Amino acid sequence: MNKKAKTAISPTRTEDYPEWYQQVIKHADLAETSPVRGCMVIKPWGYALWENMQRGLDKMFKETGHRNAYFPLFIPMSYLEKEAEHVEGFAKECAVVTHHRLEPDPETGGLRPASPLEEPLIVRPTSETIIGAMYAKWVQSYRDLPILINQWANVVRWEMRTRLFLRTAEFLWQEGHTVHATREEALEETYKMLDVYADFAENHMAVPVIRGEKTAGERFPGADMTVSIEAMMQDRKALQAGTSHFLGQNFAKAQDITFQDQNGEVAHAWTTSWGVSTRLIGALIMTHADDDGMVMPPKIAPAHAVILPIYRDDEARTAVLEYCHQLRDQLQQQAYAGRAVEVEIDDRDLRGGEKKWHHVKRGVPLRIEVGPKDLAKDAVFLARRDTGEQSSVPRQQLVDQLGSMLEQIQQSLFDRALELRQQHTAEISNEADFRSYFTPQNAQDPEIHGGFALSHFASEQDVQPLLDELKVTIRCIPLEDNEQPGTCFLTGKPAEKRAVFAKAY
RNA sequence: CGGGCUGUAGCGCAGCCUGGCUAGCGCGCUACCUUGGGGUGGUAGAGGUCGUGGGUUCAAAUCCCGCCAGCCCGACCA
Repeated sequence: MNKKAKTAISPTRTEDYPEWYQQVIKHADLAETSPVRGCMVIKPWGYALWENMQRGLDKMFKETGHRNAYFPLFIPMSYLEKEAEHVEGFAKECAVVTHHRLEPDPETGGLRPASPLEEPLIVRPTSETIIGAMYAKWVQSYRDLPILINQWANVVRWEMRTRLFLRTAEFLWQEGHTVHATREEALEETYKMLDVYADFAENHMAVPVIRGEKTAGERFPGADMTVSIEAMMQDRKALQAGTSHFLGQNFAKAQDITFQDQNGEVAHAWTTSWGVSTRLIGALIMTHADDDGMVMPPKIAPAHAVILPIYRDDEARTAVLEYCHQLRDQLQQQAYAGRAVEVEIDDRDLRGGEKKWHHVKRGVPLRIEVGPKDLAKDAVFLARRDTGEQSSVPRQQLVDQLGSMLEQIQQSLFDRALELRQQHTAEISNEADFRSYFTPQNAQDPEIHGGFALSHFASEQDVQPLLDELKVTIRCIPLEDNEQPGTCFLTGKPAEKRAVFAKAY
């Protein structure tokens, strides 16, 4: 390398945002593409992040009364056919299993499928149908309700165009599936789980989100109502980070989920489903990472801090390493956000600079450098990943203030992301403004446009042609701060609510 | 599924148009030296059925045909 790059990641966000995203994932060692089309390998550092997300969410699911269970990966093809809209929504992207054996192929010398299945199986793209089939058996009486079950699983959707974490053919997620006796209770569940997602995104991931309802065109296939959380990425595009669906009685009717109520009458149950996926990791990257790589919010970071021992000779090495291990033990006795602080020591035989950048790019919140000079002062050299601030800090002070420092980082990441969203959100009330808002100011850099537009609209059909033209979508109709009626920005027709319009992933 | 492009070392590429010695370069990797609060510099080295099958030719990474795979642009999407 002849010249030292100014940033660890090249290109930078402003130079080429999509490429920057790929490079961050690569340099942070989160995941990589696999030989299997559209499927990713999640590497240990990325998977540890996912495990922390799982842990946080799972706790919240349990606290709201849910239990985990597991249902089959394969779904008989006929199950998918039961709910008309559901078929239409997923049929185009299903992986289908048609055989159950391989045999030698004399023509190619390789293998070929043999023994066709009587009924093809699909690899679950989502589990409403298989879980519903079980629920139909489990639900007899109002006393069996509600059923509140979640499953952690992988699903497959054969997408045309894939991007690591954001859209992969196979992805990891959780899907909650609940059954209720009344419409009101199912609706309450739908909103409750949306709140859980919003809480998790904002308070654990430091990703500010807008909670809102999807329009009919953007709804989950087969749902009566879909609500979602939407986040703004640093290129000002929107990312749907989680969805919760009120399925009404659609699936109950299609799958015969019925029960006898207290009056002895048979009624169809009301169901919900809700999910978040490894896409959250994409949201995390595009919210917090910078031109030097990943930035992990402390609450879900696989390690809170990394200690880098610095020494020249064996004598110093012994002393420095011992000091580092003691420091780690001391730090790990601290707790942050209900979890013991996790500290890594990187004593690999590599040059200091190389190690430093490795951890910068991985996004470890705190970097602690310890060399002979520090030993002499009983202090460490401390650097914050989010701000880049660095200074010498007495050891005891670091130990005492570790928790509050991590909290500061967590909070400042959230504040920074919220500020970006607020700066790039505008209330727009006429077509001309709307058009210019979504037209890139710089033709060479089409990623940069206005951001989120808050606009009244009366009818999805009316605005759709314009949205198609500008490649803008209706993200959601926000649930909060949305009481003022107005007129549609395009047609002038009266409209009750504003919607968030944005370009989206 | 339509339109465009690309398959040469682990990664990124040059060579192909105009066929010709042992197929090159950068990064990475290995060893040794050097350096040491910052991604150092040097020396030596390992590593390739040129995607695949056929054809043309004295001779094919290079020309021709088929096939396969991947990427990009559309339609589709957590």
